[in-house]
Amino acid sequence: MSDQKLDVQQEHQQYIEPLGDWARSHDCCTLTAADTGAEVCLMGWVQYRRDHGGLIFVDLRDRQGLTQIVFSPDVNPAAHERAHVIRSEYVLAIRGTVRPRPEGMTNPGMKTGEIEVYVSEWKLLNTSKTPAFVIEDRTEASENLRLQYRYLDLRRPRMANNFIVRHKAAQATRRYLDELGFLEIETPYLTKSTPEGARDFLVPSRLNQGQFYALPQSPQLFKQLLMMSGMERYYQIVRCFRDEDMRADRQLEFTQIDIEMSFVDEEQVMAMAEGLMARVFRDALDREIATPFPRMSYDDAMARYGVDKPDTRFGLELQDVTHIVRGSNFKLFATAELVKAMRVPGGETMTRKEIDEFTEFVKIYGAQGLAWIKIRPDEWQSPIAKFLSDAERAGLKEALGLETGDIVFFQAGAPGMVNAALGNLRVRLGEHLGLIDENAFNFLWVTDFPLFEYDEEEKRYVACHHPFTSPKDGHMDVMVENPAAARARAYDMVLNGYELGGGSIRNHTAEKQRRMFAALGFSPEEAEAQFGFLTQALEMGAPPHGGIAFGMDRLAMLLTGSSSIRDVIAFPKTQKATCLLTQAPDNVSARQLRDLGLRLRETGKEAAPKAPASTDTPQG
RNA sequence: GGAGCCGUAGUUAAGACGGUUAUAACGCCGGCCUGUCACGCCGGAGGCCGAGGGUUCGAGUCCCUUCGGCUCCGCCA
Repeated sequence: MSDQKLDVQQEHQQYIEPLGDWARSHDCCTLTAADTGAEVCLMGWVQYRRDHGGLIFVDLRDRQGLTQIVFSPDVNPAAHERAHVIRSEYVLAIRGTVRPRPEGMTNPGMKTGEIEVYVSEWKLLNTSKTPAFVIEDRTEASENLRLQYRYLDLRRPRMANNFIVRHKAAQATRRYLDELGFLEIETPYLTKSTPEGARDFLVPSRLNQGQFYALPQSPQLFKQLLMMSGMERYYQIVRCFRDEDMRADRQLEFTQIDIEMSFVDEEQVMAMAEGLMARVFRDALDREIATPFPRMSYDDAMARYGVDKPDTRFGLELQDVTHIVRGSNFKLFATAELVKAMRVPGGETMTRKEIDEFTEFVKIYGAQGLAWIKIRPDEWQSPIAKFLSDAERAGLKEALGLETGDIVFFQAGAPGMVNAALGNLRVRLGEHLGLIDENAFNFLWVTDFPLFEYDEEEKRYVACHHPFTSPKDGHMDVMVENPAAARARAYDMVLNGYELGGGSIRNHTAEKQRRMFAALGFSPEEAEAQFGFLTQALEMGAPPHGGIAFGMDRLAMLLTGSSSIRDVIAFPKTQKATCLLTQAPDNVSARQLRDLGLRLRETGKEAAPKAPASTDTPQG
């Protein structure tokens, strides 16, 4: 019964002792045979207890690792006797002697496996209820439980290591940028809501009732203002906030390495960024990264990979075959705006079931279906083979370099859908077929981004990067005549298919910036009201400047091989934007609302305080 | 706003064809054990089958609703 368990743990509380003047001499991962004979003091948590009645072995865990400690009646009978109460996750302080393990008793699987510490005296610093799940890497508790008992989850070595690596990456960043003369400067969290971009988090103002601050989506405007302030080189490892739906690699609040430089062009920013990555990978993972990184234009990326953040760890490139099938008897191909193909070498052995799965997969992106051709020695096996003329077959074979044993997938329709469907199918196939080297870090710059993209909802062009990005030389005029063709002085750093960072050279004259606002459909009055402080600053000696920002969480995720940024954020939120540990967000008192001049709209469901998830849920 | 997967002892899962008392492993509790290391052996406790409603003589199982976790589309300058 759970009552029994509770009783045991409660009964053991009488043995808890204060720390007194004890101090740790080592952590639980450093002792070796070279320390034989040393008197040491260790403190940590009980990972495993192996009570033999006579001898008691305990694996003591701290942030760094494990050390086996031994309670023996031969060393201190009283200390040994007391040790029978020890349970999982109890917190111990021990003093003892380092001894080499007896012949044949070493544990090569353990960093400290050649030694053990014989306990001469020990203190129980705290007891522990039986944890909701065992603290170890190999048993995965559900994410639900892990988030509810996050402090237990973070004790797992894998998680602890994630934060060690993340810390090293952050420290490497600070060292590198400091050496290059960057100043770490803080910017406001309570700031002004601006149009464009993500949904803002708003904070009501008590002293200015009816008005709101916005939490920054990024410190973009402030870092540019710091350039206008003559700071020349700025950086900040800074929290950003965007009230949008979450994904495995997106949280409401996330951390950017935010950087801005004066008197530079793209080349200097990119070289600085490559050096930063090289330093981070060296200091955090002891890995050397080759620089400079390869580059690819946005148009090339979309043409060859269907996405603007290609994973270049494997092939399976896309090809435009529209011109080959233009006159086809297959009506869909003949009339589609874009027809693209992806050749999968050796894919002829795919089963109908697999193909059906991929067909379902591309429907997510709006595809109606998925055409395919298996290249067999004797024939082309395909639902669409009968529509293809000899000339079309020859054209496809030549263009795609088809060989016996291949399968080719086709997607036809609107370019956005075709690229999304095939581009994402490509990644899925890369995983499915095991084409991805999990050990590789493939960096890539994507350049020459469009300045604008058309927003179907708003029926107007919006900035692809952000409204402060400078058009490429000569594109100021293109911008007006043909907005879709204008290109920006923007660049994204891509790593293994993730957008790791992005930046641009900014407009540094007020005139250019005003033309940009006009192109985005702002009236001069609107531009003045929203961004007047910026254009005014640009009129007072703004230097040429540009910068970049990296997703710190994504960087840490990739450095640690994690599959979600939640594994590198200490206290993340769920997909429904709640914190299972603290139960945030929660209702507030009528008094708090009154102070802010706010009244809640009637919603039908009464705002009652949330019940705790269970009696075990920590409160206060 | 939408699609998919998942909720069963503390945990991870099995049970799905509607039919005795809902299984297993690990964990937990008690006992034995001086060389274990995910110790071993013996014994034991532990369940609102996420919640609510319905169909039925009978629901973990079928139907409806709802809550929660995850993945994805839309969204994310």
